[in-house]
Amino acid sequence: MTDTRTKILDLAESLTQTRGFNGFSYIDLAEEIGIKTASVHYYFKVKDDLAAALVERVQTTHAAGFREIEEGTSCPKKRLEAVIAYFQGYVAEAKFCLCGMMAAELQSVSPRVARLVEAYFNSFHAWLSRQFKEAGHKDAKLQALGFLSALEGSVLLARLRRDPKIVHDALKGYLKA
Amino acid sequence: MTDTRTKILDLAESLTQTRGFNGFSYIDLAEEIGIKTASVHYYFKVKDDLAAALVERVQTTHAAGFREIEEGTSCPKKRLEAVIAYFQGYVAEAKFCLCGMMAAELQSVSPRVARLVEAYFNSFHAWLSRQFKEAGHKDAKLQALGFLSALEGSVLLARLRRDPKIVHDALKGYLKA
DNA sequence: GTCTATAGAGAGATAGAC
DNA sequence: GTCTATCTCTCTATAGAC
Repeated sequence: MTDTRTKILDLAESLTQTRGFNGFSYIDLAEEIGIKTASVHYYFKVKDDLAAALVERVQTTHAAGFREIEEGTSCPKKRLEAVIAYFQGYVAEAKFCLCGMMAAELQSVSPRVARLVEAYFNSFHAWLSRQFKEAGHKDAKLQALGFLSALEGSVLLARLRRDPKIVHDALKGYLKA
Repeated sequence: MTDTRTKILDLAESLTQTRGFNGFSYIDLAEEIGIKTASVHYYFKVKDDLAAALVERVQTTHAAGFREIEEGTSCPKKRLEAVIAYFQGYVAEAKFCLCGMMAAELQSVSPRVARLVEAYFNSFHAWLSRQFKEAGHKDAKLQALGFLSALEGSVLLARLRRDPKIVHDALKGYLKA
């Protein structure tokens, strides 16, 4: 009994993560959900509005997820493990990170969406930096940058090889000590 | 005086790296080069042929580049620096890695192209593993996986922030010792 | 090898009825 | 809020002349 708007966002998110934002159309959304394209336009007047809504929703969802992880475990390295497990979930579904995808297709999205994607990664980087700082690293920001880079890249490679374990392997170096 | 086929490949490569393979059309290619779309179809009958040709050309080019690097410097860590510098060149042009882009848009390319992309990353990983082995690492394959992941991810982030230095920062950990 | 011309499908988007 | 209907444009692709 999820509402239409949520159904659209869910499906659009999934299609963006698999085919890319330019890899699906309003017809794909309408047909799968069982509505007409005019109805999709009712919720998202132009496709760019849909892109913006997708990034904003992921930003919100992940911010809440980070808070949950912080409350659930006190060990910063265990928190990083939780993040890894979450992104391995993408690989298991043959998906890439939504904002990573938008970042890849950067020149084909509007400046407005590009700014939202930038904001997402800034928040993510800041959160990771806090974890490395808590873990006692002097170069926490640099560690966080390396972790975030390897996370995005490894999800790409892991999906290509259909092996979620690759994400964990690629990030092993950041978990010891 | 480059031939038409090369002009098409050069432009298609650049457009794939900036907008994604689904982010441009035969019209974009034809107009920029100053020919008609029918001529593009003469060289690449269907768009999937173009995708395959792009990945195969990058595979060949990079294989030659790796050989050059090996001949040019005997220090494996210096070789990795050369790779980093090369990928920073992408960021300076606001581009992503071509095969990284194809890997992102994986579900929208043919199985044939997906296999070529996989082969590209397998070769890249194998070459990196040799460098880490030469540098005396026992876990060379794992190091290479971390390096490759961070390389791809950092190019994504560096372009987003318009700062090529980010690639080097993200990979610092792999260069010392 | 490049062109004109065009087919045929699919895209994003809108007006207006219900 | 969802629909029918439609507009306009763009896309991939092909046939056939030059």
